[in-house]
Amino acid sequence: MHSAKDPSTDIVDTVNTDFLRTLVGYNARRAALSIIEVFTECMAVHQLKIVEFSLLNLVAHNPGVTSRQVCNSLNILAPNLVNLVTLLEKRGLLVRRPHPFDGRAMGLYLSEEGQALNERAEQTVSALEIEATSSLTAAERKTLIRLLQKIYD
Amino acid sequence: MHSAKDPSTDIVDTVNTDFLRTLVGYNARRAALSIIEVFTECMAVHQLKIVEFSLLNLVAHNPGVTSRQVCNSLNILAPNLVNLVTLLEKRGLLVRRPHPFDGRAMGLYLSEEGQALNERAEQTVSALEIEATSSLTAAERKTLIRLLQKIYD
DNA sequence: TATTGTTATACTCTATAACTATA
DNA sequence: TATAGTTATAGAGTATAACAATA
Repeated sequence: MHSAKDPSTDIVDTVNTDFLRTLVGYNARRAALSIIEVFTECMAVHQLKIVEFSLLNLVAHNPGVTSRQVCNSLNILAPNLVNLVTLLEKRGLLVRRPHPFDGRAMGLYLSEEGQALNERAEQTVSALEIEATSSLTAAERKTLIRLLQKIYD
Repeated sequence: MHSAKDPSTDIVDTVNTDFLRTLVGYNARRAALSIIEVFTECMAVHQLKIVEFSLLNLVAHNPGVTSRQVCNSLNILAPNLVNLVTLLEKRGLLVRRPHPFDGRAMGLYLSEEGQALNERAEQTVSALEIEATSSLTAAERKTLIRLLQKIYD
């Protein structure tokens, strides 16, 4: 290995990334980006960004969920959620309704179109999940998810 | 479950994220963000962003590596690498030197200070790696990394 | 003609401060 | 006094197009 004071020149044949590859964070990020790339394309068919699908899906399974609860669940900051909700509402997929007894809060609900879209998107996502992780066996996929959840739960 | 045409109001006690949690991409992203948060703090001690550490570390282990090779290895776009390299060069950590026989390319090298900083940062990172994944056994960590690499390799 | 590095720039994502109305 | 939702805005990260020098 040469220092800067030793002005020789080297040619790197294949790049060595051994150290970075010993890090869970590095590998998790690389894997996430790899999968997200595939998901982004396929969600575009439904005209949904990934975060929009997450929101749609969360509301589908939690009718009446508040913005604050969505923010906590998806790790989104409140100001950044507003436009997402507004956009889905304008598309007629989602509605805001006053919370039953907390005058500050709004409950989120899907319209029938929203529910229909979510069901279609869920099917796409489930199929895609298998494809995007086709290098894993079913058992490996299960193990991987369990270990990842141990980290962030 | 209520539709938008059925204007009732619901209260969500605990948010159900079961569907999203069946997805490798969702879990990988959540885990990556969780770890990156810890790493960002600890790298700040060395005044390094995570991507800057990745660059420093890659050059440390691959003296003479070209910008293009770095871009391919770290999945960075060329225009976005330029400022990173320039910044580390201004800090006296890294130097650009002409490629031995390709007049277009520049080889990247670390100065002695750059090497020293990388060694200190590697120690921090290695210690941090254990801490950030303390919920995993050594065997689980090894399995997790192997499975993640199967996805993006 | 294709590639490396670069510049300029646009777009998206994320983060912060401050406001309102309600609790 | 604190919280939910909102607005405006700033900052970071990521992307595309075009150029000069070299292959």
